[in-house]
Amino acid sequence: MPDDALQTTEDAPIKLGELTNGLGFLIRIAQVKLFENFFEHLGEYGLKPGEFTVLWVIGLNPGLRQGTVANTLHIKPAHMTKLTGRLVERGLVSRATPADDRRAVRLSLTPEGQKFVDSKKDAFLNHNFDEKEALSPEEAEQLISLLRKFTGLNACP
Amino acid sequence: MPDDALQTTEDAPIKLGELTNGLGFLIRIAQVKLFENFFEHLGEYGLKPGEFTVLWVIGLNPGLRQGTVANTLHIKPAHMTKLTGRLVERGLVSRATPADDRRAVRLSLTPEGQKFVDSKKDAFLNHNFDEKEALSPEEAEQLISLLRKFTGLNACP
DNA sequence: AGAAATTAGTTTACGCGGAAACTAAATGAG
DNA sequence: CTCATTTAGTTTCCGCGTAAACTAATTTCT
Repeated sequence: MPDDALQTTEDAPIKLGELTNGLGFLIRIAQVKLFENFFEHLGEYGLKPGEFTVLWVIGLNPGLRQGTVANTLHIKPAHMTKLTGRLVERGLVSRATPADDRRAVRLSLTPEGQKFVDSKKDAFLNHNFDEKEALSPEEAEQLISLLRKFTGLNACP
Repeated sequence: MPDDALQTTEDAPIKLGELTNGLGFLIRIAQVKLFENFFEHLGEYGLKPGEFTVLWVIGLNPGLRQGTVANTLHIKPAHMTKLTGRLVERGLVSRATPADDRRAVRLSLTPEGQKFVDSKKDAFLNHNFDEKEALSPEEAEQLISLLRKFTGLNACP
């Protein structure tokens, strides 16, 4: 009999103490929840959150340099190389070496990439809203606002 | 000349669009910030956030089963085995196989482990407060409260 | 101009965390 | 009691993300 409530092991009331006030801990748990939700809803498209985000940013800033994307999204250069490679292989992104600085790599969406972003945009950007079950719309707005302040993402055009 | 402001690549104003409203994105950025801060302040002790958390929970619930810790902290069993192994190797945790169920593993802090938790407790649990530069104390409290609600961690003894 | 230093990105090697397969112990059906 | 099933952890294997070393292009210094 398949039981989806995996109440494994014992049931003693675990004490977490002040841990539940730890921002780091809470963020990690929230992260896990969002990750699960992402794959449940958007996993079918075969892209991971970071890949989708990169696609989105390239779409908004065509010809952006790879390193700039990496800095902006806090992705390490080494990882960025691989991530870009995956998107190129899927035919969603194209690389270009500009003549004025031949070390650089500039990224753009291919027509397919653009089409993909256009069609999946809403599912991607609004997928969080499904997730805020536990929060009222106002609370959700507040949470986002506080996080934006915490991360220093208020000064953005 | 060492320059700590790594304003690499170009300086065009990158558009992020609705991304800055994305809970998933914000959580990730916050995660990165907290991670950096953790290692900056607590890295010297040679423990990672998850390890410290496990130590803390075992300290509060001596003799807890390994699987219960894993479930509670959303750590996968396979990983839990390795993580516990590391803590045992460092002499902070001891494993015990109870007679009533010899498949289980029960965890406790060694005296050293207890001493470690006692002495580092404040640095660990309050290290977030250094981090809330951008937020007023009230905002920080609010953020934590909202996250606790979002993650469903209100019903905890 | 030519050597030294910086900068952009890639390659290599490695540790962490996870899925799947596996071992061992406890429970259940006949 | 014996065989099948379930449960607790472990082991194996793999991909992701990172640090460190490396290549190539650009800039700076003299």
